[in-house]
Amino acid sequence: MSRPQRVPRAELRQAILDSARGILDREGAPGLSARAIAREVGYTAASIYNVFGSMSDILMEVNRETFARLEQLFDSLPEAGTPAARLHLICQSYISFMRRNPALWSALFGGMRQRETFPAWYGEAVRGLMGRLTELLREHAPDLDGNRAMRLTEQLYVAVHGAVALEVDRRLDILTTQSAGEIAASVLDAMLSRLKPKG
Amino acid sequence: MSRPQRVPRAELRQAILDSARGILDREGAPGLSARAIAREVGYTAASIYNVFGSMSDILMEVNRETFARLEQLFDSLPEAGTPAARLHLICQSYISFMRRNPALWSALFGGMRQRETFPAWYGEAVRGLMGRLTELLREHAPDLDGNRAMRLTEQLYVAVHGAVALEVDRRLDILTTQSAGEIAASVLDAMLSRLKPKG
DNA sequence: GCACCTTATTGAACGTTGTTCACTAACCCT
DNA sequence: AGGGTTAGTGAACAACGTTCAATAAGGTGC
Repeated sequence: MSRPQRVPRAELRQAILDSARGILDREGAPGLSARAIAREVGYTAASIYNVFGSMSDILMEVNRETFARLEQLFDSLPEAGTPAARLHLICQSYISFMRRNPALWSALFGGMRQRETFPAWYGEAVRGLMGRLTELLREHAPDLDGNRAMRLTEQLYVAVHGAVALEVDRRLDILTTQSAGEIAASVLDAMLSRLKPKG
Repeated sequence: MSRPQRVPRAELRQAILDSARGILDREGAPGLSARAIAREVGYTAASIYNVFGSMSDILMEVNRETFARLEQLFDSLPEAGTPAARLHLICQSYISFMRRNPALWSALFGGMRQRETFPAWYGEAVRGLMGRLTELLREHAPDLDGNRAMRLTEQLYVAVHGAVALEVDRRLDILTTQSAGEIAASVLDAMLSRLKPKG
């Protein structure tokens, strides 16, 4: 193997992450391997381990980027309309993003097998996403207790997670003819209708 | 390797499945391998392939048994109480079963990586489980259209799936301090309250 | 009871995977 | 130019699912 040019560490690091994301996009999780990444960035598999401690670490960094993209996505949504409508829009955007990037999503939550502990920023990232939903929920029902709004948000997120998890793995159609989007919309409606009777 | 006694095919087949289920129980999905099963049943890995076409086929048969156990579980529940109470009970039993058998559950829905098509009986098994819920839903709200009841059931199942999927992989606590049971109960309540206002 | 045939079982192999490690080549600094 | 530090490599390990030619055992026909 001809040795590649020496390159700043940070650059190689990013090249590895870009390659990993690309492979996930193109071939899905099963195609992602240390050797595959190495081939793409022009190094050998062992070199990957000079930059990252493990394959799982690479996935985690990809996930960090995915969370950032999701936050961007949420923030780029139009701020017009009723809070309920905006909640629906966020849910559909989330689902649509995951549909477009199934492997990225699998990495997010189905990632590495039973990993002992998740990094702290993981929870913060999800809470960051959910915070936007909680805000809208309280806007929709102003007299809603903050803690209860958070719990409702979490329930919504978990329910949507179920739909996306099944759809991404092409298992949703075993259960139902409904799409993840339809399911999410219905669950959200059920929750909202309870807060504001006859909204 | 000393050759084992010749044994009726069906017996070996069942021994393999029992061993597979046992390994899943004891060591979880990562411990399940052709060689591990072979070691337990006193054969070599190659022999497993005289009985089953692939590891995935073995998992599928384990799943068939798991579905059967779930149906039994549902049918063994007391038939007393309001339909709403019985719906809650079924959900909690489902969750509790999955909590006790996390690896069996992972095999059910997280099983083998992107399997092209699922066997036909898979959908039937899930529909069988959901049918019991749909019945109760219609009992709870007698003037509920059959098709709509089915769609609601599917939404409920998917939402509960989300909670269990996260909890089984120890990821639920990243999102929330609520348990899968609490989330399922809340979602179910939200659905029910919509059907029978002030029920 | 012996030979034959069929079937079950095996060991070894292939190609993968993540990961480690001693070695070496490239760069930086004096 | 020479020495030291770092980065990259090839080869190896243990595991995985899976395949296959060779072999041992069982049942059958004579």
